[in-house]
Amino acid sequence: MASRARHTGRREEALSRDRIVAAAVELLDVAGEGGLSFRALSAQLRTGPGAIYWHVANKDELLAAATDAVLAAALAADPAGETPEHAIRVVALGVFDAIDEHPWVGAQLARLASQSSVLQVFERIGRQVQALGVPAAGQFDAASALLNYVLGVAGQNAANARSQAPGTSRADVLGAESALWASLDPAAYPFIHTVAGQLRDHDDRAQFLAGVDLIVAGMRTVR
Amino acid sequence: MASRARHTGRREEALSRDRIVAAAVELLDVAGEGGLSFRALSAQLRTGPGAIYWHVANKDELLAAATDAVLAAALAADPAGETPEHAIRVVALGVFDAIDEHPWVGAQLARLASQSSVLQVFERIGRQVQALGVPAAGQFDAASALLNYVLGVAGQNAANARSQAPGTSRADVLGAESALWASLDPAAYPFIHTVAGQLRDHDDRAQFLAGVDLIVAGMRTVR
DNA sequence: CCCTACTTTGGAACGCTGTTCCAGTCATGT
DNA sequence: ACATGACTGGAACAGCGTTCCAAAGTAGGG
Repeated sequence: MASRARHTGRREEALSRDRIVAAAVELLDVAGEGGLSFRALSAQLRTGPGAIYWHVANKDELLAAATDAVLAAALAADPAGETPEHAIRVVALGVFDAIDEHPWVGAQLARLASQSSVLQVFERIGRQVQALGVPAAGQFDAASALLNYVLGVAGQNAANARSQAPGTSRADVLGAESALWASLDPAAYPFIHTVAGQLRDHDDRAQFLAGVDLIVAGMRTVR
Repeated sequence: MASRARHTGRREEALSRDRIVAAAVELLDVAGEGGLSFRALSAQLRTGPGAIYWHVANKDELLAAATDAVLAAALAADPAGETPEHAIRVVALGVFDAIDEHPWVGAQLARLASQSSVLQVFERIGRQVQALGVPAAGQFDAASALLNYVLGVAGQNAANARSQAPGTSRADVLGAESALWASLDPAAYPFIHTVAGQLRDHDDRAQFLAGVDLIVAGMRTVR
């Protein structure tokens, strides 16, 4: 009785799935995708690797849970007022910004289909596709197209974040890649040669939004 | 002189970067993404792990080379006649079919940006975006949007292939997922609930193409 | 109050990985 | 024929995900 009054759990800091997932998110944020290991995690939680397996089946499940935790928080707000175009932008930017803050989420989204939080995103997109007036027969394809675009950007953002060495700045990376594009043979790569300059100064978020708008514009042609 | 006449290389079957990459592709095709290890690879090449490192810097480079090899073969043909819309479909389907045949390529594309073969795809898309009449200021965004869509589908296809247990058929997987969607609360997931049926019978390739067409339709609105 | 049944812990151990190291082999230019 | 540099391949290292299991902790019944 006395012991029950002291704590709901069993110990001062009882292990729990939520605590493990939170620690995993923190570890991933600090140390990057490769920073999450059961040893590092158990060290941070001051326990052994074996204890974690009592609450989590394996690393894939842990990564999925961490991704869901971040994405669920990002999707918590659902204003949904305004036009369908605006609502689509809101949900897309919610995902984009979450990935921008936690690049490992992008990598995870690109490799794990049909995660529960992705379903949530798909649902939100789909509703707005309906609101846009896309005929029923084309709604599934249209919503899938937009979702795949978002997931594609997610994966590429994660890849860019990964390739960026800790010291280098975004401007350095972009400048180097832009210089590489500019140095390509204009005869073999005419297009890339012409857009090399735009690469240097472009804004990822604005470009992402431009892509969303482009796809939405495509949807409006089929309604 | 005589020995040079016998072989260009040094041994009956000299190790070379090309031979290593070819063996890696074969291993990935047979055993999947997780099947490629330096030990398995060296066993297949009848050598030791150390020898491989003389020709290849590390596993990332090997995977990149394997991906480039497959994609380069898929993009070898460049008819390019016809309309821009058609040319875009050809290159997009080329990537899609290559991934369909080698699912690990999809995973690789989703996680490694600015690989040389991806540049090739980007160039081809970009040229057709220009041919479509998209204004110069929007060409970079438009081509990036389409590329990101293609890469997004690539990643999801790879994820689906990965989650599919060796025994189960595509119909089983789709049926199970469709049933899951149908079982969701219609109040919380109205859209997903309505498209659950379409999921069961949809064709990945056709849906991919519908997405491409949707994005191209969007591009035509801005020219 | 203690004993028993059950949950939960955490450290050791297993098999695997990518990678490094290096003694030895081979083909060649002198 | 020999010396040199390219190339090989097996051993070894640190780290990984995962499993196992003896111990510790907690709760309920006699």
